Amino acid sequence: MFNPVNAELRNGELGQGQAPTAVTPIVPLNASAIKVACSSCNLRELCMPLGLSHEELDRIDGLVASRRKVKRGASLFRNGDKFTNLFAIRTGFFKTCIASEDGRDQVTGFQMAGEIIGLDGIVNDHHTCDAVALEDAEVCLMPFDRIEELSIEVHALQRHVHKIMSREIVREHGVMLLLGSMRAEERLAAFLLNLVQRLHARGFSQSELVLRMTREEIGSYLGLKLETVSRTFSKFVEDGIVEVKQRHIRLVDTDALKEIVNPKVCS
Amino acid sequence: MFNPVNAELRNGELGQGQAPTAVTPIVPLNASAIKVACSSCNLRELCMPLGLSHEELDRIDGLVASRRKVKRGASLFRNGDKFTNLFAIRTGFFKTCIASEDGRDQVTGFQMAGEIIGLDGIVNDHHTCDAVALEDAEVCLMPFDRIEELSIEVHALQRHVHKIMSREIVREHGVMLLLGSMRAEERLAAFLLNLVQRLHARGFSQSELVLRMTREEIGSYLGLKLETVSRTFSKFVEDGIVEVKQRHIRLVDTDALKEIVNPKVCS
DNA sequence: CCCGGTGCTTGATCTGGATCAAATGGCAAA
DNA sequence: TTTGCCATTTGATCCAGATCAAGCACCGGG
Repeated sequence: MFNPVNAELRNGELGQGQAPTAVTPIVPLNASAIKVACSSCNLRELCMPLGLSHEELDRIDGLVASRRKVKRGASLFRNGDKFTNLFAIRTGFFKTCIASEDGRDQVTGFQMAGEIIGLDGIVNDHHTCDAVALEDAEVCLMPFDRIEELSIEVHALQRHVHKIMSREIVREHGVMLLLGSMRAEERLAAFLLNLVQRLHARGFSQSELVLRMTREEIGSYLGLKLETVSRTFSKFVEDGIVEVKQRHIRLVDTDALKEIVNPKVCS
Repeated sequence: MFNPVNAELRNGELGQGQAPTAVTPIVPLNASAIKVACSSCNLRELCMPLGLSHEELDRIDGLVASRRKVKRGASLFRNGDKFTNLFAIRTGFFKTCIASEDGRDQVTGFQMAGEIIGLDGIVNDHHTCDAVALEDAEVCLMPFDRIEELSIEVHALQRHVHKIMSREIVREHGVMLLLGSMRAEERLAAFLLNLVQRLHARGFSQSELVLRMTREEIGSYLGLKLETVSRTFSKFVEDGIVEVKQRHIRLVDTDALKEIVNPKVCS
């Protein structure tokens, strides 16, 4: 039986000493601003543009107005809330979801440390989805008007904001492909591969992960019922592709998962 | 039998004299730039920010480098193409679609006059989907680096670009809800209502439209097979909700369509 | 320690939409 | 006009995943 090692790691945090390997110039600490300084944050490579000059870094440090803790199960923002901030996740794990007027509910994404949420609020100055913490979390508040002001001076920041939004659009295209044309096994395989890839970029294992969400939330995201998610996990276990113990997952045969998502044509 | 009147109208163009009713300041024409001047374009309220000063309008006129005609069935850009421009649709009708490595194909959206396409290309400097004209079309090319430069000077443009991208993100949330949790009838009803609403904003009828795409393309967008799309149209016709003659559609009972998308709770 | 609740698994059955198949109709090219 | 090609409709059948139902495992609180 699969006995998860090291399962105490919280996905939302960076693994020890395995920060992404970008070349980071050593920057003099601004002692007075250490509390919320992006320049001294180990997630900076994920949230912020790379290759900033010292001067630009100093300016960027003015971006984060404050931080906020969000308890597991609490909302960071809700549909209808006034939009003023983008949020950079420091620790923890979120889901975003929308609800139609009748009670239907759709999870539109899961977000982890270093990712930015709140982009949905820009267009109409209020949010159109809920962001709910799936574990105790902390976020950086970045007032959007300050982002827009700073973008005028720091060109790399403007570029970065555009890329983040474009990335979200492309990600959603991928979800549309998944929801529109994949079968249950393909959806779950794609989901697991995506999660583990993002976790690995944060210094975690390539083959082990702890799900922060319920089967029902996975199902909502993937357009499946929770029973189908559960059955599909069971099938993967039978086939020796993954090991499952509660929410601890180990990918035993990553290639098989990739093959499920993207069947190769036999030559 | 439903006999479409006025069917010669092309959806991609604005209807006569029914431009959106925003208050538009009268602006002196810049005669030398009339060929590609946004300031004299009747789609400006759709593509560009409102409430620009004369000076800002002059600058905006420098945004559109040139125009390009795209024949029906031809691609404006394809997956893998280098990204340099955003495109504003002047006339015509497009679909965007992505393909997975195995042949699967997913239509991610349909775009009409006044809408902006190409946002997917920003994040990786190359496009990740195909944009195909569903009828002869003309687009304005807006070099993205010029957009970024101008955004620094014209604050309203920066804001506008952010809103356009956010709007696309929110739109895709809606598609995810549709694909993830709606039944075939709900999907088709939502699709028709969305199309007719966008056409109406361009001065067309609230109840009549001409589909520019095949049943198969509708199906791909909605995550259904073309036979299901056809059957669902037939069911709507039987129920007296719409009239269908080829690609000419008349919405006979819009409220019924809304009711299908969003069932009211009976009191 | 027990207890209650929530999340998960598994089985049995049902069904909406997919698939396979065939016929029809409109349109463009010859 | 005829011919051939698509796009579309419609019918018959099938099946992946939904639904309904029961039981189990874990976890937090008393």
